[in-house]
Formats: sequence, structure tokens, C-alpha cells
Amino acid sequence: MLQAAVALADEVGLSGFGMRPLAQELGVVPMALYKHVANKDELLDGMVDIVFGEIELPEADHDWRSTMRKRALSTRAALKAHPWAIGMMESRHPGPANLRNHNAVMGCLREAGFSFEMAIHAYSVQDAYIYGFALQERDLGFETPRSAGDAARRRAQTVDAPDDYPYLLEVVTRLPETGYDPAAEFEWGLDLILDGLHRLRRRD
Amino acid sequence: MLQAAVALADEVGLSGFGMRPLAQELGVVPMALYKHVANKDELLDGMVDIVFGEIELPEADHDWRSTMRKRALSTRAALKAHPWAIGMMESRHPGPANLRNHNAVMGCLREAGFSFEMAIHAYSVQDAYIYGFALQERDLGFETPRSAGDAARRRAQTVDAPDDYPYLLEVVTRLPETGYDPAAEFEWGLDLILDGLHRLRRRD
DNA sequence: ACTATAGGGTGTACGCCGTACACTTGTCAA
DNA sequence: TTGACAAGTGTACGGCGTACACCCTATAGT
Repeated sequence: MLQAAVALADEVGLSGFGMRPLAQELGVVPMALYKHVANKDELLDGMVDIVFGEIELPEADHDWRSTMRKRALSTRAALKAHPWAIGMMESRHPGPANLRNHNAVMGCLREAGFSFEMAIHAYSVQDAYIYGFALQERDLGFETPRSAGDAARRRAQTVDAPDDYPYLLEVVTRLPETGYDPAAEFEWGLDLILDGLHRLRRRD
Repeated sequence: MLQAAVALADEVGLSGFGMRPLAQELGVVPMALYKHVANKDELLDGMVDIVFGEIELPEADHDWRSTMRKRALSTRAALKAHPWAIGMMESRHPGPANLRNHNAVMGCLREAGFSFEMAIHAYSVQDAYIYGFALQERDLGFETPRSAGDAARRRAQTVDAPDDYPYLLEVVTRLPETGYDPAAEFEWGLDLILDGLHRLRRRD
């Protein structure tokens, strides 16, 4: 049932998702769902934990940097597959997959020699970047290099007086040419952050 | 009317916000609102642009780094005052304040000598971090040092088997002691990113 | 073999939501 | 005086989450 709920939300988005559509999908009357979950909120909790379960757990036998890098890419992949989850990953009652994930990430940093304060800093900046990037990617519609250009052009056409915004104009004209690649963009920022953490850590 | 809508959303949150409550607040019947906006979506567009309007515009006469730092702090402040806007800043039809803001940020970077590609990178990583941090701050309930500790403790109590998650346990026990300060945390990550950009820029 | 129990599905109904559509009212220009 | 137009009103429809009472069926205990 949770699987069906996730699949439905993937298809129709968060706004189209609900108890009644889900019931229909399962060939059942809406109230039947309430035999398995207390309410819609609890259902969403379970769905978010499924998404957490799709994120690769950090493994202990690599260096912290490549481990963190892998889990960042994996997290982005999960959020890309389930865009409806982006705003809910940290806001809901945490499930077991959520706890395992956070525990493993924190464990990776601490075992790598990060001080407690430093580990908190590192965790915070990485997660903020990952979630924020996923949010932008979803909202701006920059899915692929091609669609990024299309989205940029579409935005440009809705602007009344483009000449008032010369720098924006440059973006929407040059971005399609240069072939913006969201995956590469994500890794660029991620590496900038990991570089920064690497440098600061050596100073301990 | 837009002002009233923003104020109401600030009070009751996005879930409690709607045409009917807003109409009641204004002492008017719900359908009266539709003389001023086409629908709820357009209303939200306007509200988001008000939030954009509260973000200080970068000024041209400072160096790029302190300018970007100021606008990041200002953006966080606006998002903190209007948490309901966090997931909507880049997803809706852009209004004039939005365009002015993006144009000014891009202009600051380009005038400071960033190449086009580099400016895109810099913009992307900064905005992802700002929006992501705001999202986490809202969802985790880390408003002040004190409430951050409370939130951590509360989370800890809802976990079934805390001993399975030793590193998580360390977080929820030590965070309240160390006096986690979200504002300081935000600036820590922001400076890490700005440092990275500064270093990369010199290499051009 | 008979019955009690419980887990899952059903049907109805209530109060929310956004909003389409037809109507009234107040104001000001021609 | 009249006509147009901006602003507010009332009713109604279809969708939502879900409370509550009911039913069916499979199993367990006697």
C-alpha cells in the first residue's frame, strides 16, 4: 500500500495525491485505507521513510569524502525520483530508514575524526545544499540540459520588459547555448563544499 | 489585500491559509476576492513577490563578497519571517521584485568579474544553500538555541530504540548542551561557500 | 460442529476547500 | 439622467479528509 502511494504521488504529484485517488488506484473504497493508517499524515510519514530507504547508506570502509559524496548523489537521485518528498524529508515523524540514514552519516563523520561541532557544521551545510539544490531543480524545471534551455526561454517570454533586466536577459539567452547540465552543476557545488570541509578539517 | 494575505499566512501557516479565511479576515465574502485576483494561484504569486520585495537589493558599490553575504542574510531573514514561502520562491510566475532581485544578484557577480559560467555556478550554490538551510531550519524547528535543544530532545523521545543509533543519540544529548545557534550555523556554511568561490575566482 | 472474535472492506454523512455563475450596489462620466 | 464599470453578494457544485456504524469472512476455542 505504501508502495502504491509512492507510485501514485510520483505520477500525479503532491497536489493530485490523496486518499480518494489512492483508494481508487487500489480498487477499494476510500475508508478502507484507514484500516492500515491512522490518517493521511501518517501515510505521508510512511511514504517519506520509503524515500529515505532508497538512499544508499554510507559504508564505513571508505574515506569520509568519497562516502559523503556518494550519499549526496544518492540522495539527489532519490529526491529526483520522488519530487513530492523534497519539502517533507525533515519535517515529519522520523521512520526507521530516516534514523538509520542520519545515524550513519553522523557516524561516518565522527569516525573520520571530525569533532562533534565540526560534524554538525559539515552535516548542516551538506544537507542544506542537497535539499536546496533539489528544490531549485524541481521548481525551475531544469531536468535535462535541453529542458533547462526550454525552461529558461519560457521564463524569458513571460517577462514584460526584458530590457530592464540585462543580466537576466543574458542568462536566458546564453544558458540554452552553453548547455546547462544540472547533474554537473550539482557536483560542482558539492565539490566546492567538500573541498571547504576538507581544508577546515586539516586545521584541527 | 496582498499584505493581509501575507500577514494571515504568517499567522496560520500555509495549511490554514485559504480564500475563505482571508475573506473573513477582510470582513468580506469569499467570492469578493476574485474581483482582485483570478484565482488562489495568482494570489500566491503576488504574495511571493512581496516576500522578494523584502529582500535587500545588492548595492553595486561594495565588493561582491560582502554584497552577496548581505543579501544571503537578508534572504534568510525574509524566509524566516514568511516560512510558508520557502518552497515557493522559485516555483511560481516571477513578479517584478523577483526579477529585480535575480537581475541584481547576477549583475553583482558579473560586474565583479565572474565569467558567465562561473556566475551561474556561484548563484546556484549560494541559492541552493540559502533555500535549503531555511527549509531545514523550519522543518526541524531550530528557531533559537533554546528551542533547538528542545526540538532535539523531543525527537529523541519519539525514537523507539535509541541505542541502535549511537551517533544520533550523541546529537540529541550534546546539542542542547553546546547551545546550537542557527544564525551562527547559517553564517558558518555561508562563509565556507563564499571562501570557496573566492578561491576559485582567483584562478581565472 | 458451533460460535465468538477480529481484521478488512463498505456506505453514508459532515464540514471544509476553491470557484463558476448570476445578481446587486455604489460611483462617476457623458 | 443614464449608462458603464468596479466591487461585493448568494447559491451551488465537485472535491477533499475522515467520523461512525455496519458487514463479511476467516480463523480459534470450545
